[in-house]
Amino acid sequence: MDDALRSRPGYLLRRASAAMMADLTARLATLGLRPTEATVLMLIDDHPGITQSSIGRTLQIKRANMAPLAARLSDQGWIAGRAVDGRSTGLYLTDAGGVFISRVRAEIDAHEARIIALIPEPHRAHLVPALKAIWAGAERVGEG
Amino acid sequence: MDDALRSRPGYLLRRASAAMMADLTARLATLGLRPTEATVLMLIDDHPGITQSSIGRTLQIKRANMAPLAARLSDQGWIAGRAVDGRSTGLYLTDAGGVFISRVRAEIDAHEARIIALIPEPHRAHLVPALKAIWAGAERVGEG
DNA sequence: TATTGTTATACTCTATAACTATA
DNA sequence: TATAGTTATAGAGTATAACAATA
Repeated sequence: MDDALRSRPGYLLRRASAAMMADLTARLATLGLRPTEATVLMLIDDHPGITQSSIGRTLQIKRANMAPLAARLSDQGWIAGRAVDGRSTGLYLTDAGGVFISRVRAEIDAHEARIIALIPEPHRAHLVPALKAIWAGAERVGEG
Repeated sequence: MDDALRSRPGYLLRRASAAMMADLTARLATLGLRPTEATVLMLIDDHPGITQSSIGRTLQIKRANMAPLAARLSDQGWIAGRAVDGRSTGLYLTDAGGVFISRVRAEIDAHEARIIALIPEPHRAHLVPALKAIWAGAERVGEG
């Protein structure tokens, strides 16, 4: 209905992101995970022993919100912690989590592949560099 | 820190969108508006007499959420309604709203221009078509 | 002093359900 | 029977403040 909106990059960014988040949320719901939880699991898999604070800095999640998120993954049996020192806890996948993560990665890979497939070939290679530049530019101004 | 994440289109889409939303939110806060309210104002300006339901369908906002949103814009004095029939109300900008909208458009135009400027020139022309394709593809599966 | 983890809390966005009135 | 508008409510996501324990 509204061509003015449908060609604005900002609005399109919002809508495309929301649409893809809905796709990812639906896929991960079959595994009992939310998108952020799945991303955290993958990060722990890639960086065994990482702390809550470090995850939060990497994924831009506040410490206060990491606590219940990690607790939920722990309750589900996918992660466990071992004390690094008196105040930090290194997080690791449990044995069950190590098996589970491959299903998580499969869902996310399918999701990412779908995004790529939706883009007409001439534009395909340009999306990632364009989005990286937008994100990087915002970081530069917004947070230093 | 995490290169695996930083080259995934899905994750980048999320982060780029969140970063740009933060930029837009900050700009519009100076006018006392939230992003959705500004978009609704522009839509009413482009389509005088449009109803709440029609706005909701265009912008993918639920009827239940349109009611307080329209009430807030009305309380601020930017819009007013005239009955179309017994159940529908056409929305229009007030005189004050008609003056105000140019400031809203200026903020949004600056925001959109900033996004474009952040993208390196070789990739610039590809973002809008790529995002359109992603959004359209999602619509086809998710709701069509 | 700064950092880690935690709890409590609040605000926004988005969603469903249920209702009234009207077409 | 379907649509427009409204209210109440609930779930996520994200934010700050304050605290204890530790570096």
